[in-house]
Amino acid sequence: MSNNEPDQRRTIKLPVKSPHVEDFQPLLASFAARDDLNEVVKNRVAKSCELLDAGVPLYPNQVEKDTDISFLLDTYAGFDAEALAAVTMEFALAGRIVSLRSFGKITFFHLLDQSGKMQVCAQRDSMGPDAYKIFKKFDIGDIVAVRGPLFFTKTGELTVDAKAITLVTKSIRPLPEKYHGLKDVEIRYRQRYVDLIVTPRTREIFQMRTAIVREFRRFMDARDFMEVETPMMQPIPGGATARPFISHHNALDMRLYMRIAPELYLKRLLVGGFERVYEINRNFRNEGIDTQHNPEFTMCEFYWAYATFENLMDLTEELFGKLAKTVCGDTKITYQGQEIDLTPGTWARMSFHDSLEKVGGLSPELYTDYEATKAYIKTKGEKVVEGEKLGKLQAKLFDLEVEPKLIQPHFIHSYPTEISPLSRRNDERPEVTDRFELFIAGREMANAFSELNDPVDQRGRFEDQVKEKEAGDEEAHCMDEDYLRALEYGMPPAAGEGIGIDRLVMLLTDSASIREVILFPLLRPEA
RNA sequence: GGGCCGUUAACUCAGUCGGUAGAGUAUCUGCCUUUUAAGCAGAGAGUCGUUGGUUCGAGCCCAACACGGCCCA
Repeated sequence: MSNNEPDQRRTIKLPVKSPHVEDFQPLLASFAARDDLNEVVKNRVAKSCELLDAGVPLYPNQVEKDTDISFLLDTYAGFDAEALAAVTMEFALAGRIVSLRSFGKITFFHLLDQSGKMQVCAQRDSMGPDAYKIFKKFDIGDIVAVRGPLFFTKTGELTVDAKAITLVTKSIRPLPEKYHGLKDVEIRYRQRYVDLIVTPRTREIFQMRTAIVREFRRFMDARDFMEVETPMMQPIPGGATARPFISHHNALDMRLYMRIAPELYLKRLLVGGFERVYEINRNFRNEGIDTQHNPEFTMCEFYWAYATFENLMDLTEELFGKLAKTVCGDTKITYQGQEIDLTPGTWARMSFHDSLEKVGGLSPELYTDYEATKAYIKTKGEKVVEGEKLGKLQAKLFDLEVEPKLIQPHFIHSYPTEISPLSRRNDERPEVTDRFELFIAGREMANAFSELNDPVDQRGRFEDQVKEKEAGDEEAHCMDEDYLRALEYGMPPAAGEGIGIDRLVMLLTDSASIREVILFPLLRPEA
């Protein structure tokens, strides 16, 4: 009990005399401890004290709110002045003050609620001098409730003539600058709440994201797909080639992995007799972070019994067309300055080998020759791991020379069997699978295939993967005996697909970075 | 993992050749009842990311580190 620092008990002074100053000392001390205490904060706390002195609660519970701003704008903005004057009824709205223009006895401000932004006019003679005096202590950032009738200002803006303004929530921290807004992307991601307040485009992107997911569900539901939830913590991570996050269950003293894909569980449901299932949920992959990868990301995977990968191509075109139409209003969209036509029925379909040749400009003599392919990849600065099979090298060739060029929608199908351990072999050409990946804007948007339901073939593929894992490929699949047991009971022929929701949202919102479409992207801890 | 760029007031940004830290917004004071990036007059506000180094003297030059961005792997 020594070394008490006397400075910590020192009172932080405020530009106000009030018995409430004492109440705010812990708050002020926490600001000071974070080196965050500035003049604006002190002024706002001082105003808080003055409001309390006047008997105004800072965080009241009951709020009168009977309408949304968008409703008022949609309904009345088109009225002429005479018609509006006949609307004498008062409306009660609530939201955040996002701008203030004061002229002394009259003040204009904009109120932001979830639905939109609207001007309010606070006049001393309309509210009464006492209420107006209290109102003058409110700041940009405060949440208030407003009641009053509507009118048009001289410039024709639909405005609420406030009869009463009630403080709902006092804001202690200042918002970013009104004109330039919040530009610092680090703060935008770390303090997304601030970004959402001050950046209309951010609000719009996440509203669009919600609309996309909602429409996606509607689309699947309308086709009798059943939404299910399967484990996100799995004893054996499977269904994709990726490194997992590792966790531990204490009571069972058991290692668990955050799932890298739901695939193997969803296919167990096909065995169980559910013929059309889908899941929209998070996957976790322990990999690097860049403009297209976040460690946790959202996928929709769906499985359709008695269908083939060709049915999925049609379904996918229809789905994307529908989503673009719903969210962007058109099946032709612009992504990062490029026109992209998502109109169903127009998408290119090309085999993997053809794409190497026709899009990548690579000769079959090259990409079917192991040494030549390896040498080519090395000249491009890509690493080649010893013992990698030709299929894997071809996939690297594809990534280098083909993928970036696939701007318009392309289904690339017939992937090498070696790199498709869960896909059904093609009946005529067993060295390739009935699989496609969808590329738009130079990026993989979906991965789909007719499912491998032969337990003997699947066991062999797993064994090959295990060999690769033992040879050092950390992304290779694990053996999953329970999954094989399920296949041994019999899984109907089926087609399954995974669509990356984040990338889809990026495409439809014209976002360059995945962090723009994830509310709270993973960042290193603040310094 | 590598390269390049950034980090200065709450926010957006200047900061010349190394010589006592600047603007706009926001805040505070005064005036102002139709503004909307309101206006006018005045005031206050800074650990120049961190730690070292060079120097008589560092926001600026050098090194390391932290966080972020872009590109490459």
